[in-house]
Amino acid sequence: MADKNASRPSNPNVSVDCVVFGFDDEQLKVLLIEQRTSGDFAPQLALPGDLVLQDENLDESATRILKELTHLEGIYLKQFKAFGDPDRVNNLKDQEWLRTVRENPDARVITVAYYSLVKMEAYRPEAASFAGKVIWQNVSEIPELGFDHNKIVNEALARLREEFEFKNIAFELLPKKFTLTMLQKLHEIVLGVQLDKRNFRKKLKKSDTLQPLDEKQSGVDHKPAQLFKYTSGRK
Amino acid sequence: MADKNASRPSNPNVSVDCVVFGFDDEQLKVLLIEQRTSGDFAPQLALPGDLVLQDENLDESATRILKELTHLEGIYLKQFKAFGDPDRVNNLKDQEWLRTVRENPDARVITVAYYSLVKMEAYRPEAASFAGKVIWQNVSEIPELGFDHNKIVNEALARLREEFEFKNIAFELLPKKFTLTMLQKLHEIVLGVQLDKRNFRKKLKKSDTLQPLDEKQSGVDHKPAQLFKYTSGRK
DNA sequence: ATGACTAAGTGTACAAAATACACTAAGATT
DNA sequence: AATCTTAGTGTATTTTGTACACTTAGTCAT
Repeated sequence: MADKNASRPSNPNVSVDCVVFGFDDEQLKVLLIEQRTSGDFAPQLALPGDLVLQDENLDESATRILKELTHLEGIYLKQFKAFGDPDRVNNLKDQEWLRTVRENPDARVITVAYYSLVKMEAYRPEAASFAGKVIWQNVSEIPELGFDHNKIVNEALARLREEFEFKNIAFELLPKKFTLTMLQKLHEIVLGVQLDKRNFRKKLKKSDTLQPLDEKQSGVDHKPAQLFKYTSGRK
Repeated sequence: MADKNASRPSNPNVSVDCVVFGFDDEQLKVLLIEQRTSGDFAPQLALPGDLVLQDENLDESATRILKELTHLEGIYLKQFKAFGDPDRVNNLKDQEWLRTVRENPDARVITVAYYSLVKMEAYRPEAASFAGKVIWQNVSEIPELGFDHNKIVNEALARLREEFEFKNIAFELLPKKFTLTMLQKLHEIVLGVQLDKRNFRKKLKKSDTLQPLDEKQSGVDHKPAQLFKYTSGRK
């Protein structure tokens, strides 16, 4: 039957998966959810993702799904790649999981992947009732994930780094208010290098993308830093 | 009925569309095909694209479809974005065309877009029997295309320019052998600027991405230029 | 064969950007 | 008042980018 259909157009399931990177002044993490099948399989970890609905566009879908699964909202998600290997769902556990939650478990699943970057403290995810739990996993210690999600995470990470190296600025991917030290730390974490404080700031000044706020850092036991926001421009 | 399905998972058609840019030492063009419906509509232009088959991955699909529609082969196609607005097929002519050639004309169509850049002389497209004809259209004079293909072309062009500006090198998107002047011309066409010959070459030298061949340009009525290829590395 | 034509190929001086580097300032805590 | 902690700032050097003009190798016409 697979053979008979091989040269026919597919009517695949289409899903979105979200790679949400979080940083906490120390490490870069990824948001994962625990999947429990109705069968006997041990729970496994995977990216938050689900099928696209009939009347929503892809961006809306990503936003909705992330919210439904983790209660995270107000996060800018950037589409970065579609993954569509015919056998990207290729083990029993994954198939069982699809059977548990999806309509056409036998059709292939093409997924459109999004990534984002958030400050962990500002976004405390909670698992949806049906989604096991939600965890922040260190990017350097990611276990085997369901589907092809390890591949998706790796490509997202590569894209994130490119974004930082070339555009040189974290742009949409940050909370509203931040200090320059936080911003620098973030670049260091993402790029995996040490940066010079003065040079980093010099570059920021010229790039003209930051605006100082009338507000200072609070709750620290030392000289409070100036808070900044991005100058509007991008969506 | 659309309402009833609004919050159901969609089983969309999934297609790929190819934005093939061509350059001819003068202008940047895009490869378009003419679509004829079985109805009374005038033919319209669109990107070469079609539905993904059951057992092929997205890259394979793009390669196959481009070949089927235009007989172009051996071209590196780079996936750059999925387009999935629910109403991206939103006029009668497009719907009629889908009805003519597709299985599930009423389902939405999510498309995965690819782009490429080729030297026009090296690739002479011929229309498939069922595909009206194939034309190279100047990018500065693109008429209204079917579906959301104008949007797709614009985003592809933006991506192409980014690629040239940041990576600074045309990489996979070129024929095997070329002269430095050709390469420079290409950069000038894509970026829409004039470049200095000596500076351009100096940069190339440092970037270390080119290898001189044992071969010189032929068929010109002046001093023949050295031919180069890219040093392997990328796929 | 000579001269004229055409694009190839090459170097240097100047400007701009990136890097390396260390001390003073402001607030909090005792 | 003294101490602790992170914020905040400038200059000298190196690297990279830019502006600019002449000589060379081949073809074509006489």
